[in-house]
Amino acid sequence: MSQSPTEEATRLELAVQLLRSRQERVTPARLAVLGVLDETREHLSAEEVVGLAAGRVPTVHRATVYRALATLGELGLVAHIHLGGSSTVYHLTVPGLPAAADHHVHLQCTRCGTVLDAPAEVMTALQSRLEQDQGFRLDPGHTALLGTCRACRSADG
Amino acid sequence: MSQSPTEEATRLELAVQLLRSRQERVTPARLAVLGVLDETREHLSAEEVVGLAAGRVPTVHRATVYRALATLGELGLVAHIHLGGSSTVYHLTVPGLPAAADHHVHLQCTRCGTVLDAPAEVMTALQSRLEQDQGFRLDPGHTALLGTCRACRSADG
DNA sequence: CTGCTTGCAAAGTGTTTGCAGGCCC
DNA sequence: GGGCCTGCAAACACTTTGCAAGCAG
Repeated sequence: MSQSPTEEATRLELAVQLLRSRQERVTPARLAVLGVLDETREHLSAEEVVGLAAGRVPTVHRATVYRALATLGELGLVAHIHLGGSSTVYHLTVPGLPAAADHHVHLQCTRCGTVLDAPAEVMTALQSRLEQDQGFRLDPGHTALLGTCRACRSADG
Repeated sequence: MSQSPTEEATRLELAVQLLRSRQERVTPARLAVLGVLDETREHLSAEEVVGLAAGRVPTVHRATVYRALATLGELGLVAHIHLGGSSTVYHLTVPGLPAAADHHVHLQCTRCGTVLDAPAEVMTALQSRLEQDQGFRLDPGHTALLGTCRACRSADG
């Protein structure tokens, strides 16, 4: 999974550094949330983060996790993606790196719910087009694109 | 707005025809929902439909509207769009016409919430690319694209 | 110490479901 | 009439908020 273990170990520390530099408090709850997100390659729903964070800090409360996710989001440490319907999933962002580099676009099948990944670059043409035409700066990874996956297409026609 | 008033008047009737042809019952509640959507160029949230439908049929219940929207959706008379966050908006679809023809893509600003329209064709390249590469059939109008609008960009930097 | 963060519980949204009665066909 | 559709109320999932106590800095 990881090519340099050191880098892995540093992600959390980087986050903590950034918290301190912004005069934000480093609390067990926030560390738990960051730790949970750091250990997953997946994108987790708020409720999943609640569950996993509880595994680390049993006293951590649902509301606290939501507040932590909001705060960390404002600080740019955590980002979220809107999937179809009302589900939102969260993931860690690496402050140093350009967002586009490690981001991919999410494709969600409206029939089976599966989420596929597509390289971020499939959106670049659209992105510049929208920016030129309407002055709209598209955030490519912020929403999942909806449609039908191959499996469901062949199953249904 | 409309080139032939007759066509306008017929939209509802077309919907009713289709309901009957599918052996679906034509009830006051369903007519109210269809009528509300027919009279608006806007896309309405379920709750807005509830409010407006109540203006026509005061006894209509919230749950009934949700059920009607679901049923009409399955029949292809109504479509919905996922905006950012958890909001979903509904609109009438014209059974006869190719969906792409009168559909546009929605761009929602994550700062001010405004929804802009873009021509459907901005998505065509992406659409065929995804279909070729991953076998994923993109439904271009089903999700709003998120980003920052011109006004908010200049306000914020 | 100071006051940002937390835990708790309760309220808020937006949507869904079980059931008995009502109305479309 | 038969059975789908409706109204009602309650349940539901997810998220937010007010408040007092707790802990980071």
